[in-house]
Amino acid sequence: MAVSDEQYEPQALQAKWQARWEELDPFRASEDADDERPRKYLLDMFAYPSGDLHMGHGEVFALADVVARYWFQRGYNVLHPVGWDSFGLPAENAAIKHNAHPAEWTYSNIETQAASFKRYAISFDWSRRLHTSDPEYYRWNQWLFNRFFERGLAYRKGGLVNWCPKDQTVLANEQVVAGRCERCGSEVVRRELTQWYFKITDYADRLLDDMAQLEGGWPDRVLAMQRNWIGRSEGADVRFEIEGRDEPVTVYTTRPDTLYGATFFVVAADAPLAEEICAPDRLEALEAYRAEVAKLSDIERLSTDKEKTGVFLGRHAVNPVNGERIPVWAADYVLSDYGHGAIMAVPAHDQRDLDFAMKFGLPVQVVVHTGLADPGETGVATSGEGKLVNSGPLDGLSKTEAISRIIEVLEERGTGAAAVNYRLRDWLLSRQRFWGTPIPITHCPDCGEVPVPDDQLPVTLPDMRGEALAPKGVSPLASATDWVNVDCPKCGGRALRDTDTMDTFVDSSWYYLRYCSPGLEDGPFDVEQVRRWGPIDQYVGGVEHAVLHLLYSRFFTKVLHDMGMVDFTEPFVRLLNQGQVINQGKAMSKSLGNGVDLGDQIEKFGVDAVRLTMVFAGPPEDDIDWANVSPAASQKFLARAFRVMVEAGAASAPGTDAAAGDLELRKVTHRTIDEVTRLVESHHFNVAIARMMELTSAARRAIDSGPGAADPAVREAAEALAVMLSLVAPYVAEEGWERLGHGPTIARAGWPVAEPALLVQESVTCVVQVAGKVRDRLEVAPTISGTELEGLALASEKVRAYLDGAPRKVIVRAPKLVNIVP
RNA sequence: GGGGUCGUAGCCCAACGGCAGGAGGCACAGGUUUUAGGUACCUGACAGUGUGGGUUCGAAUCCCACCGACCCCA
Repeated sequence: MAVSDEQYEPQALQAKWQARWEELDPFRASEDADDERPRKYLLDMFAYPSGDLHMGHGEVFALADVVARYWFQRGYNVLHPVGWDSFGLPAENAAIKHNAHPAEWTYSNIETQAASFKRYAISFDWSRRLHTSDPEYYRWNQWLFNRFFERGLAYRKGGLVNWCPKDQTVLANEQVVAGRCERCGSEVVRRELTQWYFKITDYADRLLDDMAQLEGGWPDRVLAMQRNWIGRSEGADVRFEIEGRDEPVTVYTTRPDTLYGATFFVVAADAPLAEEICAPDRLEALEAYRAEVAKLSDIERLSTDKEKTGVFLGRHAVNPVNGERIPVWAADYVLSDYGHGAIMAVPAHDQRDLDFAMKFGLPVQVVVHTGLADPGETGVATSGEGKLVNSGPLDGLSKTEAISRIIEVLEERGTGAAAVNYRLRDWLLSRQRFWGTPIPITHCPDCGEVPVPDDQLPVTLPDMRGEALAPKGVSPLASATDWVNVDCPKCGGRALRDTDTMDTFVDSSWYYLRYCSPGLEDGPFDVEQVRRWGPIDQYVGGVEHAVLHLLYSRFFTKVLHDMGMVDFTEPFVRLLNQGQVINQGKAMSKSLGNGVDLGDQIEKFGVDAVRLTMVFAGPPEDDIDWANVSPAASQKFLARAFRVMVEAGAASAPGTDAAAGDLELRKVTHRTIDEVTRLVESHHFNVAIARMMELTSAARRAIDSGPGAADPAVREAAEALAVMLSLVAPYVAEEGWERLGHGPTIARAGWPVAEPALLVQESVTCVVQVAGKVRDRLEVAPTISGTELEGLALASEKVRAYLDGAPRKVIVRAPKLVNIVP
């Protein structure tokens, strides 16, 4: 046994090679238009600088790096940039706590993470590094805001908004998860405020339709989530006259076919419409009810289990098709921002309406005959298909027929029309916090909202620190008097700056474009460079952004497309969502005390072993339970592979003719290359590593009990192994590559190519089944004909034992299988 | 309630509709080396694919129902 004296010492290799790589800088993307190499743009969702890198980062970046390094090896001109999503609340909170400036915390964390990324050996092009909190970056947020403003896509309006009481700022709908702040978990309350919005709803249909481009490239569940979030539904707007009120009220319904079954009318209690409609003698009751509703959290209001509440408004609405008078109620189960904030209630066929009707003794009128028991008696609404009944001209029609018929009727009479409704709301982008991009608007008493002219951008943040940043319900910027008071860019008169900052999701909506020309001073990005690099070939990041960043970024891309600045309409061709790193079945958390520190793991096992563990643990989209994986085992494997490389390197010289080597090992090597290539491209990284393990074992056997370390096939195997392994374990691969007699860097060694002749097997095992059960195995040539194989199978003694005479049918799948049906 | 993803050895996981003599790994047991432990090398045992139907010559794989887990929307 030729065990090497060489020990695998990961820390020593890291120290040695990190310094060398820094000099070699092998991962620079070439901007050269004459560079003929095909391009790949690979991107990992950039990091938020909250302290050092954690286990989650360790996973995403290790996975994305496999893909990036693979394309480098394949000789592509690869763009794999790095940056930081460096605006945001935690910096501000830290600044308040330590009486510091948010930039101090932010940039110090960025330096820590940058050093960790370098140690972690991610193949970044460091020359393109960006930080969204740099004025050179956020200036272009403001420039883009101005473009959106010009196009009517950025606007200010008053209305009920989501307010996080802990963070003291408003939130976008997407940032409210089940009634709680997506960031801090506090229960969100509703407040009436005037805020800035991006008109993402104008793009609802395109956001939906363009998903066709993403089918196959994005995980289905993310597409489903976005579809759900946009929530397009088709139905009708129906106008109801309200007795004692001049203006009719329009409701949106997805079930206009059930219009004859509307037995009451409900207005969202918190909508202004409620008091407009309310009869004078019922106002007091409405106010009392509203006070009660205000006490409830959104979580309570949204609960389906909650008993229905409401108050009669003393008015009646008139059903436009049958003239029936139906009472108007206010209730909290109708949301003020769904449709028009009012609904027609059809208790027979909608469970919520039925619950309400039962509670308040309102009539239930069945209009769809489903064959199920009367909802008025069972308390179970029937929402299924059936023939219409009690519905005048609709009687006997199916649901679909009735919907088109009733829409015709409504349109003829001018009391309604077909309508489309979306769940998607406009993107609320203003925030009452400091550490973000100032909104470049000046409020002038005479001119109104005046954008800061492009040539005066950026509007930089004033120098504020510590206590001055404490949340107080309005933006801290409001107290920076010198900063706030400015001359109106239009009339020169006294005016005030807008004091809100932008949602940090604005920063991340277009950062991928900035990477194409990160230093550009006369625009957000170089249109020509983006045309060459874009769109992103492979994006890697967490599924938590399914309806946040990913939706916003798609929206921005479409707007920029309409502005003629990008020639594609979808930013991310393929998306990979990695799972979470958990521990003992649970998310890591301080309170559970089950946290695992990435730095500690690297100290113990080395970068390569940690990266290998992340990639080998299972399919990339599955969670990794750190309690179920073994970085120690990864380290052992790397040591095994290292010894093979060292021993092969010591026994033969580079350039040896592999053709003279051991054929069996050569076949294993080439089969492995072939499979690993396919497995990496299809993102089956864990299986690719299993194949590398097999190759390592085969090489080991060849050295110990086969042709020996000096055999050219051993060198061939070791070299292929080094390059394939370099995607995951760059340090050990680089050292092995050097021991094999090659100069640095292995990162550009070139991907091995499988020789087709060595993939051909001399014989294959053909399974012979009788009635689906394996009864014999035959060694046959891979090129055997179907007829010949059938003859061999039928001639088999083992097979004949199961046959009484002529088979009914023989299925032949040469050369691997014959199935005989007796 | 609606939609989605997923159930394979003690555990993590493989398997174009075609051999589960499981690919790989962890843990376990044994052997060789070793003063011993560890390392290294070799060997072994362990499941029949959540349940029930269907399609098919053939189903872990496709379809339906149910059970269970997770995610999204109500």
